[in-house]
Amino acid sequence: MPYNVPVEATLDVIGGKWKVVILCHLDKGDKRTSELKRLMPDITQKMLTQQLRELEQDGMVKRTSYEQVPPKVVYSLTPYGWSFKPILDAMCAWGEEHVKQKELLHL
Amino acid sequence: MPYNVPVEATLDVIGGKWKVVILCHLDKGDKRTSELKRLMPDITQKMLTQQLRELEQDGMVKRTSYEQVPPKVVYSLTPYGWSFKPILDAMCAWGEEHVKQKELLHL
DNA sequence: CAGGATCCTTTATGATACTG
DNA sequence: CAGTATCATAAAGGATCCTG
Repeated sequence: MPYNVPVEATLDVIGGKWKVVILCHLDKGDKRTSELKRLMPDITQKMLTQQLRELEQDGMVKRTSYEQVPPKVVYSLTPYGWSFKPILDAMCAWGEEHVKQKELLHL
Repeated sequence: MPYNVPVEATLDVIGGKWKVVILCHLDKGDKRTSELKRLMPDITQKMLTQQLRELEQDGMVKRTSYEQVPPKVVYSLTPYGWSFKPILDAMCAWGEEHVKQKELLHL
């Protein structure tokens, strides 16, 4: 079904509990699976893979597998993913402000 | 539980299928409940109210009720909600581009 | 007109065990 | 190390009926 407003297309891509967080980590540098796992202690292996696959399908993330044992897989942003970086930065900055506001209210 | 990254605070506020869409409509002008319903044909009454309540609790949206019969309720962005507008605009713009990209691929 | 309350279905996410 | 498969659960969303 078509979108009523274009922003819904954006939401489709970044919807999901972890996608934006993943993108935030990747925009600071490529990451191996295990690094992402360490950066996101609360994510399960399953969800990490799943969200990465969906980001890959949406052209945001590139998966590079090095054929070796033990396996090594590196995830990075695609140019298309990089086009989202201004929004990521804005969301991060806004989140920091939001946290500060909340802390003030609870004093 | 605390956030691992501040952007999670942002996600908490705009998470939910309709919140960003609602904010996008409100940033173009205050809206009555029935107007929002018309702008979002696929949302149910319950979800509309629910998402608005949560946005209200997060300080993003203000609800103004005019005591009259039949009832009239107007929703508007708070100053705090307005602080989110740059992100909304960016998300909208990115969504439009994303839709164009997809259309190109399907030709 | 706006929205509360209830019940129900669908998705999303999580826990766990297993594999090359 | 990275990932799949299965099962289970929680959370989100939807349908419907009712009210001032």
